[in-house]
Amino acid sequence: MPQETALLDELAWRDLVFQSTEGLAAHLATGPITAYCGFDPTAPSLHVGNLVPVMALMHLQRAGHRPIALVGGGTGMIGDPSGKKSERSLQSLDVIEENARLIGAQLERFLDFSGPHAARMANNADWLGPLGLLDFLRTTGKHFTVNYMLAKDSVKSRLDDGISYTEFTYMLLQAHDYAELHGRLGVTLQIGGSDQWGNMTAGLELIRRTAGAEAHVMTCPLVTTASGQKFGKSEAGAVYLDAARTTPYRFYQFWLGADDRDVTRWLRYFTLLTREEVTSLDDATAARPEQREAQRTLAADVTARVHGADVLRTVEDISQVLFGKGDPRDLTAATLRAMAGEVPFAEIDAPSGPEGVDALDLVVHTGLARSRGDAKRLVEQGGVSVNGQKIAMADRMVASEGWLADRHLLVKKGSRDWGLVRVRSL
RNA sequence: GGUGGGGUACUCAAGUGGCCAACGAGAUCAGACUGUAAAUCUGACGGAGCAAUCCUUCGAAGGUUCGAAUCCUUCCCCCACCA
Repeated sequence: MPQETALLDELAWRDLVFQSTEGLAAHLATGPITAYCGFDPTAPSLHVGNLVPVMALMHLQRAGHRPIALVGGGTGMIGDPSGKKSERSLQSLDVIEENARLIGAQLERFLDFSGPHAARMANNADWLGPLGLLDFLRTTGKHFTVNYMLAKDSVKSRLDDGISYTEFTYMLLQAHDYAELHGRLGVTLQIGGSDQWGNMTAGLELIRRTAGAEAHVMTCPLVTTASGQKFGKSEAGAVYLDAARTTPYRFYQFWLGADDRDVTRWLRYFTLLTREEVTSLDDATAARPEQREAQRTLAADVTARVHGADVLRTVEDISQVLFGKGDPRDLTAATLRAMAGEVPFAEIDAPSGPEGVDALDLVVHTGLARSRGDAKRLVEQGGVSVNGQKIAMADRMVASEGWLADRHLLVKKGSRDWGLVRVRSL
């Protein structure tokens, strides 16, 4: 099988292609091409949903093409209406700049910046910033009719509720980006999420008109979950790549908790495992679902890529301790201290002795409950354990002889939320 | 500018003087069952509180009333049609 067909075949098998322009296969066959994908700095961190097009770039690079990760320092100042039901408020320039820096650093971890098909980073603030309005209107703007722009979904769907001139213009900026990258770096393929199709094809239009050249676009599907929830949301909110926003432990647990029905798709989306490996994990899920081998592999693979092998080892160990069969009283002080960085941790003051500490305080201080009233409801419903023992309202004081090594207490809310408390001597 | 409709808790959505912290649904959380899965059933679900009870909310501000999400006044915002 020729290599370029192999790439598309691989992407198709992974379900990474939602839509693409005709003739993409033939174009890939012309030799190494340069492809880009843009990410607007709307948040200080990428989240797991952003990973899909990133993986597509990785596959492209592995197949011998050159990927460019573009940070939208300029477009982020405008706001993409695609997929948005209402106008967004503008973010301040320093926030955008800081976000762009953080997101750029995250993207760099996925691509290889050395060798013959080295990846590169770009920021559209570099050319959109100095671009003058009159210049823009005479060059890019002149190539688009309002009629064409109104026909785009991103605009059409907002005609009732309203869309500002600013957001209306967004697609032209993205088109401008593509044309700019086409001219500067010979980019001939843009990758993006499926909601980007309209903006991306506007770029094709511009390149055709200004350079008379052929270019392509490809969109990735929106990741869905079998149970209809929004992908990438956990109880605690979005799952971010930034360890300060989503601890590596939570990140790992997010993948480990994948629905059986989702796990095979997610393995194909988010790992580089081969077909044979994925098939064998599918078999494992069918034969021994309770072992969760596919989920374990998925979680380990993605966590290692995002947070590194050492961090993966730590969170695997912690998961083993928390969900294994072991008795919490056997945990060493060192293990507990390592855990403190990954699960919600608090230090409280309490006297040693028979009266001990109030389980309600443990739940509140670790943030597992909002207030004592909330904590009480949880305890009444049987949702709280301390050091492996279920707690009742009437019997909720934990005397100091029941504490774990080095004055720690391990709190569990529900079936999988943990917190750790260390008592300071009073 | 005119006319009509509308703004209720995380979301959708009832409620048109007291029985309203506000029907119902979804989301969320907990329990049972399980496999750290799903489905199902049960419970919780404005805030503070071990409880009594207190505090804040129905676009905003005033007012009427013993009492207002519900009535009146002004203002703000959204939608539809007309100009």
